[in-house]
Amino acid sequence: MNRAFFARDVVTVARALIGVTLTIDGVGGTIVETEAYDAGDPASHSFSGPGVRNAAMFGPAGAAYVYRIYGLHHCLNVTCGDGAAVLIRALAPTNGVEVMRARRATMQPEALLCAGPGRLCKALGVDRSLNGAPLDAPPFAWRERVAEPPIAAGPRIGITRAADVPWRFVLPGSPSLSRTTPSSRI
DNA sequence: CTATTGATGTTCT
DNA sequence: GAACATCAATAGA
Repeated sequence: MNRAFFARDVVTVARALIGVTLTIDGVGGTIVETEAYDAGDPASHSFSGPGVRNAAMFGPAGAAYVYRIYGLHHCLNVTCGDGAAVLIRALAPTNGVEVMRARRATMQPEALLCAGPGRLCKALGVDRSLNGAPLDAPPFAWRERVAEPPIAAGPRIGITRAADVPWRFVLPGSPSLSRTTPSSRI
């Protein structure tokens, strides 16, 4: 996984990441849920131009953009250049499951350890010390998918502006999605 | 199953 | 002050 992978259209990158395996210091799994945000998008942190928090979004493609949300949690994005980024919302744990379990306070079924952006950052040990870090170097490691998996699209979660734009991408039926109830599963 | 609420830091207006 | 790309616990149907 090189930097050119991330320097493409943000929706293309968001779809290309489904099925890819990401580990941080050897802990991680297969990405099953992403969301795309770009500079012309009212829901994006970059919509109002560069600021203190979103500086990484305006840097080169292929860097991490990590921010604190609701005062309690972190969210991990990959930058695609020009104010665009992909939010990594969920992955299916494959590596370092016991480490993740130890980091997460409450006991969870394995499939739910990284089922949501805040949970994922907690389980992988992501915080703002990784903000702006290059993705093609340790502690990040990637394993590309063998074949293109099925991908479903739907509206993004937890936003108020541009709430109808279908830029959330999932591996259909995965038990590790951030919304797993039958009524809200894509 | 759904709906609601409390916890809590940073950024922007 | 208000808003916020969330989570876990709780109560009710």
